[in-house]
Parts: sequence; structure tokens; C-alpha cells
Amino acid sequence: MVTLADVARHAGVSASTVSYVLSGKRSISAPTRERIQHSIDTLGYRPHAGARALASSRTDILALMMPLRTGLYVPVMMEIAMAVTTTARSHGYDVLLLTGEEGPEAVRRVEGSAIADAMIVMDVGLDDPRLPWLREAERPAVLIGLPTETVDAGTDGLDCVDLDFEAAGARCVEHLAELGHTRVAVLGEPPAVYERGTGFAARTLTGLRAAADRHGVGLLHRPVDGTYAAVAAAVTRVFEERPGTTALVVQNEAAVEPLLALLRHQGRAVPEDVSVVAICPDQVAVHASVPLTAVSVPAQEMGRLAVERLVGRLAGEEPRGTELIAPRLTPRASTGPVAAPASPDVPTEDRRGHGGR
Amino acid sequence: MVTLADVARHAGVSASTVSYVLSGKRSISAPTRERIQHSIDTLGYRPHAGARALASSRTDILALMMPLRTGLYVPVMMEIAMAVTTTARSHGYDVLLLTGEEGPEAVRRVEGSAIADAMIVMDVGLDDPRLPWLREAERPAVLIGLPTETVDAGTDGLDCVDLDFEAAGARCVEHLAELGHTRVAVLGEPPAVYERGTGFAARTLTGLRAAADRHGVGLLHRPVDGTYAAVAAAVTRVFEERPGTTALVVQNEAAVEPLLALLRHQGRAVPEDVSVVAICPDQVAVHASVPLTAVSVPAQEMGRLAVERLVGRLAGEEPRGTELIAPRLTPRASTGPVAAPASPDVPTEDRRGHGGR
DNA sequence: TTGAAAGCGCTAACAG
DNA sequence: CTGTTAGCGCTTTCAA
Repeated sequence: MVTLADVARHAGVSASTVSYVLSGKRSISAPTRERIQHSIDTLGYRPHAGARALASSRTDILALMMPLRTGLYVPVMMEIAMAVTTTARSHGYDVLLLTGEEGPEAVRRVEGSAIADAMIVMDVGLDDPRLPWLREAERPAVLIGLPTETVDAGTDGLDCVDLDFEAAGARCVEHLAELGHTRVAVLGEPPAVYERGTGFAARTLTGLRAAADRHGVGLLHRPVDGTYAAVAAAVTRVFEERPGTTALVVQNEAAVEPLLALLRHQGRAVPEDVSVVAICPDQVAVHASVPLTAVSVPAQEMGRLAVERLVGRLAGEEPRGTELIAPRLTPRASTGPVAAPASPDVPTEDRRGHGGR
Repeated sequence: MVTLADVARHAGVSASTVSYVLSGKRSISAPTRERIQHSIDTLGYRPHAGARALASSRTDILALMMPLRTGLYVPVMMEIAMAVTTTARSHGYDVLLLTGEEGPEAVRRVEGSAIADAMIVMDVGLDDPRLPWLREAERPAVLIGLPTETVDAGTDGLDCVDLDFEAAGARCVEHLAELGHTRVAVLGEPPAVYERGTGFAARTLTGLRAAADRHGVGLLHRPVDGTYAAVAAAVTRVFEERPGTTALVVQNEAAVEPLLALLRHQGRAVPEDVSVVAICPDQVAVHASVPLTAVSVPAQEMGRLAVERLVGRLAGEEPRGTELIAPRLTPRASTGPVAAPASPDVPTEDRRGHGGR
């Protein structure tokens, strides 16, 4: 193994000089720097991570705690993880993957054994047992996703990054209201998600309801599991309870395709008979069997922001509290103006959907 | 921060004794061990990861290199990652997440800076530039997925874990042949996957073709992108080219729901008019709008096996070469006996699907 | 069964 | 601008 001492000897300088070339914390004359750099290259030297960590108390590693429960918003999780990893790399950090399953113990482990410099925690619930440990921790942490149902509560001292789900919900209703829809049903996440107090689901609902009130829109909310059967049951019931429903908002990745399949099966054309707005990653919206008008969940941006925060904190910046990402709704083929209710005989050919762009 | 020296002082012993209590590499008298353990607990001591790594040249970290290309078999990747992480933890290891995007450089980085003890590499292609570095590396590595199209070629010296895709393909055809199908079409991964030489796609095809020959089954193969449009085009063409097609094999997670939606749309009942067999994770098969007869891609098992191999290697075991997991086909609602071809007037009611268990 | 002591490879004062 | 030196916290011979 090539050590710093080897490089120093090869370049005819002292170890510290080599160290300073690497860290750039001291100005080195051009010739020496070049000579050292040359030695580094020819010898193929790489600093020993453990030694560096011991001497400097920095590991250049960020811990990322992901929920284990596979099958729940998988693509979003994956995108976030990848965004975190690539952003981290671009700042010189590596990423240690931890599962949420380990709970508070993982937080203490990271803290106690100095295995990472900071941590990113996903899927934090209300009264999450990790929160107290994170607050007390020496190392900075940032949460992806708000643990609370209302902004500015319970996150004292912790940095958070999340989509502004309240605004996202509102944006969906506004878009539909603009198109003339007045009867809207919401297909939400599975009941378990609401019960767990994951926050984002509740906040979305708040936004949806507020906007519905403002625009005189009637709103029906149904949590659904992401199976065809569950979606079918919920949608059927919605149309029975309120036959005048002309638009749906879906916040449930797994329910998207089942929903579209069902509507097709029932002979309801999208968007001629019913408009659909989704809150989901762009990828899901674009690749759906009907390209969906959607407020995108900016997974990449969330991952990137979280890392940048942490890098900032590690460079001495102060915590900045909660940062919500403004929602962006992209009109696609799944929404259109509400059909004229008075004349059900009008041929559908002339009402091809347009996104309203 | 609590150090080993603190514990030693608190317990009234030497540092080395504490160290040996922790590692168990020396027999310690019960009383001293208990006293030390008590000190450890009360002080809340955790060994410093960097210091330990420096002194012992072991980090207790496994590197996991995942493909970045998000959107490609995402759920499988995610499941593998989680299985790797939990299995690793159960053996006392943490997991460092690397993206495939970093390429060979990441391999050299892990090797050079001793940041991990071993690595797991996913999505290895033919002529993957990482292979030479992995072969030369000091640290053990195991590949998830065979980089070659044929077993026992080009993996010299490297451990591999993968599903036996050849047998999986064969199993699909056998199942359909048993049900009387003689005209089968295969919807495969996107063309890019075959071109990239990812191996598993080619091996599946080999198995499908061999079994088709054996059983006198006519096979049509179509790579498809995972969009509704692409699937619709491919399927429509298949039925035009060979109207007698009564069964489909799908190896493309993204194509599953579009396919089912399309068949429903075209009025082809599953499995009465057409049987569908998938090669995909169980989760996808179970939650599809029609529960799918499928050969499952055992993501969890692959992740677990990979880690166990690595742990074994780190404990001194010899490389074991390639290990293929035998495929398991689970009959569900999507396959049934072929409809009597001579009497197209027979009502479909009496031909309800059964999986043939 | 335990202790003493010499590093592991690097960083960061402190000194020139 | 560069060198000397004292650790960082732990593991592991070597001695007792």
C-alpha cells in the first residue's frame, strides 16, 4: 500500500507538505506542488480513509437513512437516493446507506462511532423516536419530508427539505377549477400512510380542501391501497355517491395505472369524460398509459438540496430550518375542460384533450 | 467523546484488556469482563470507526455499486439494496452506496483508500471496464448478475450471484406447453438492454428458445420499451403476424400493466383468450391488475446471498465462482389451458382460468 | 489472565 | 514557503 510517507520520500519533501498539497490549506510553491503531484500520480497514492478520519475527525461520508418498507413510493425513494449519492460525490462525499428499520440505534451508532459526518433522514413520522437523538446529535442532520402536519412545528433546530404539499394540493384544484370542474374526487395514499402521521399526505389534503373552498369545488377524499381491486372499489363508489364527478386527483403512485385501466374499462374517456391530475414523480406521469397532468414530486431536487444543506452545515453554515419546494404543475394529456353537462349527446371527437398549456 | 482509554480507566484495567473484551480474541476472566462491560454501558462507549480501521485494516463496511439509470428495474434494484443492507447489518457490516456512473474510478477509490472491506457490483455488462480492476483488487467482490451471455465464461476468479435466467425462460415455456399452448410471443426488455450485453436478457432468450424447440412451441420475440404505446404496437403486430398466438411471456416490469390494460382494451380476456406469464419480482406479479403467473426474480435472495458470500470471503473462504438461483414459477390467475381452437363459438364462461397448480 | 508499548497513516499546530 | 513533531483511538505483538 502506498502511504503519504512514500510519496514524501519519492518527492523529496516532508509528509506534511504532501498533506498540505492534498488539502490545499497552505500555499505551496508551484514547483514543489508539481513534483509532489507527479509522485502521487506515478505511485498511485490514495489517502487512507481511516487514518484521515482519525486524524481529522472527518470521514467525508454522509449517512442516508431510507425506509425499509419496500413497495412504498419506491421510485421516489430510489431517485432521492441516487440524487443524494451523485450530489454527495460531486462535493467529495460518499454515502452510507442505513435502513429506517434500525431506528434510533442507527442514529446513535453514527454519532458514537463517528462513521459519518452528517446524516439525511427520510420518512420521518410524527413522534419519530429518532428525532430526539437527531436533535441532541453533534453532527448536522437534515430531514427529507416534514415530520409534522403543519409547517413550523416540531422541527425545532432541525433542517428539513420537502415539497410544499399544501401548495401542491391547492395547485391541482386550481388547475381543475380553471377548466370548469366543480366535482372532484381525491384518491389518496393507503390509509396506513395517513395514520402513521407522515405529514405530507395530511398537508396535501389541507391544500386541496382550502383551494376547493376558495373555488367552490366539491371534494371527496378516499384513501386507497395501490391494488386494482382497491382502486376499482373506491372509484366505483365515488361515481355512485356523486355521479357528477368530472375530475380525479391521485396521490398514490401505485394507484395510477390501475386507475387508468379501470376508467378505460368503464368506458370513461380521459380527459373527455373525466380529467385526472396526479401528484407523482415526473417519470411516472410521463410514462403512464395516458400522459398525466401532474404536480411532480421533485425527488432529485430534494436529494440534491438535502446534500447541499449538509455540505453547507459542515462548512460552518447555520441551520436554515424548513425549506419547502414550490410545486410545479405540468399540463399533459389527462386533463381538459369539463364536458358540457347539458348536452350528453355531443360527439366526443371534437373534445380532444389539451393540457391548457 | 468516550474513548477506549476512558473505559479502561473507569474499569481499572489496561486499554488492551478492554479491546480484547470487545473483540473476544482473548479469554478474559468473568469478573473483569463484567466490570468492563459495565463501564462500557455506563459511559456509553462506542469504538471510533476510523481508529479501528486504521489499526486493524478492517472497516466493517461493504460497498454496493448500483446502476444510476433510474427507471430501469427500479423495484428490483431497491429490493436488492435493502436486502444487502439488512443482511450486512445482521453480520455487523455497514453499506456504502456507490453509483455505477462513477465507473472503474469507484472501484479504485474503494481499493486505494480502504474505505470498504469488499464490494458488491450490480448491473455488470459484457466488457465492463470495472471488471479488470475488480479482478486485480485485493478485496473480494461479488457481482449480482452475470456479465456474460453464457455461464462459466469471462467471470474467472469473480464470484457471481444471479437467477438462472436460462432455466427461468425454459420454465415459462414448459408451463405454457403443459397447458397446451403452441404459439407463444415474448415481450422482452427494451432493445437497449439487449444491446448493452447485460447477459440476463440473452440468457432468458436462450432458455425460452431451447424449451420451445423441445416442446414444439412456436416463439416470437419482441423487445419493447416500457411505454403503453410501444407495448400496444408490439402486441398488435404480434397478433397480426401470428393470429393463433394464445400466450405471452413478459420480461419487462414496466410493460406489465400497459400490456394488461391493452389486452383488456382489445377485448382479449386473460387467461381465457390469452395466457400471460411474467418474469418479474413477486410483488409486481401479485399486485398486477390480474395476478400473474410468474417466475419471480428473487431480489431479496440475491442481495442476501451476495452479502453472505462476501462475509464468507472476508472470513477466509475461497471464491466459489458463479452461483445460479433455481427459478420458481408460481401459478396465479393469468394462465390457463389454451382455448379449443376448433370451436370459436364456445362461450367463455366455462373456461375460467386456473393456474395449473 | 493481564499489561506495556509500538505502531497504523494522516493532520495540524508549532517552529523555522 | 517548508519541516518537525505530537497526537487521533484502536489493535496487537511481546512480556509478564
